[in-house]
Amino acid sequence: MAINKKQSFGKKEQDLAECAKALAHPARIAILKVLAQHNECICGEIVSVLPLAQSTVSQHLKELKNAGLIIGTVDGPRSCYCINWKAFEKFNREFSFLFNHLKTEQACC
Amino acid sequence: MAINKKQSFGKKEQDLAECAKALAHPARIAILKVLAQHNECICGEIVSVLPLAQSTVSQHLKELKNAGLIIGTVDGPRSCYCINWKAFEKFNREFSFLFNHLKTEQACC
DNA sequence: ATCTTATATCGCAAATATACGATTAATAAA
DNA sequence: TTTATTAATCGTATATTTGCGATATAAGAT
Repeated sequence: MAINKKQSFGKKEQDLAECAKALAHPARIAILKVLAQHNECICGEIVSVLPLAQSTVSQHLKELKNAGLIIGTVDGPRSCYCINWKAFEKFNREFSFLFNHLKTEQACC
Repeated sequence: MAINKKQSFGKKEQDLAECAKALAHPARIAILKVLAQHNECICGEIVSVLPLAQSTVSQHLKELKNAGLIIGTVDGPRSCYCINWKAFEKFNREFSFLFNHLKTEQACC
């Protein structure tokens, strides 16, 4: 893999892929599910619910945060995460926009 | 990474993550975009449009096909791909379902 | 000041993904 | 039958992800 080929695609494609990558692990889906159901900040609870070590969960949280899908704030000795709904809506919008062309009738297959 | 931890999550989480993984590369987003715009089967055209070798494109097509997002049929010496809109709609549905809880008001962050 | 609790980060090992050239397979064209 | 053409697969190198234990950090409790 000589060079990073990802750079040679459009920004929209890259952003969408980036976002999808953050969703591309069941642990991260599970984290988002927990956050969505609570709709308020939790932290160690996620660790206790998932079948993963604390350090691994922390890493997954970091990835979701880097992708902008969740927001994290520090609250004393503990951290507080919640879903960034705006980012999700944006993802949905971009995603639909990209594929909502001509999907009326199938010409083949 | 001792064991495959992905197995220890629910089927829905796994399926969603699997689908997201297929979307987690700009090349595959670009392929889907081309297919969506044409709405008819093309094949070598994809290779000529993307900045990647033929074998690499073929690999990406295979992944999209395995994830069920596209359908491929053989047509003589050439292959013919198109988007599986049903799979996309299912993905959208599952995705929304998972996160459309309580997103009315934000309690934190 | 020391201890406890909650999280993040580091370093490493194993697993996967990405990319390509070379080769194969399968059909059409000569 | 030989020769192109099109696309899939194989082998391989490199990059990235996943996961954990150990350690660091930061604040509250004693």
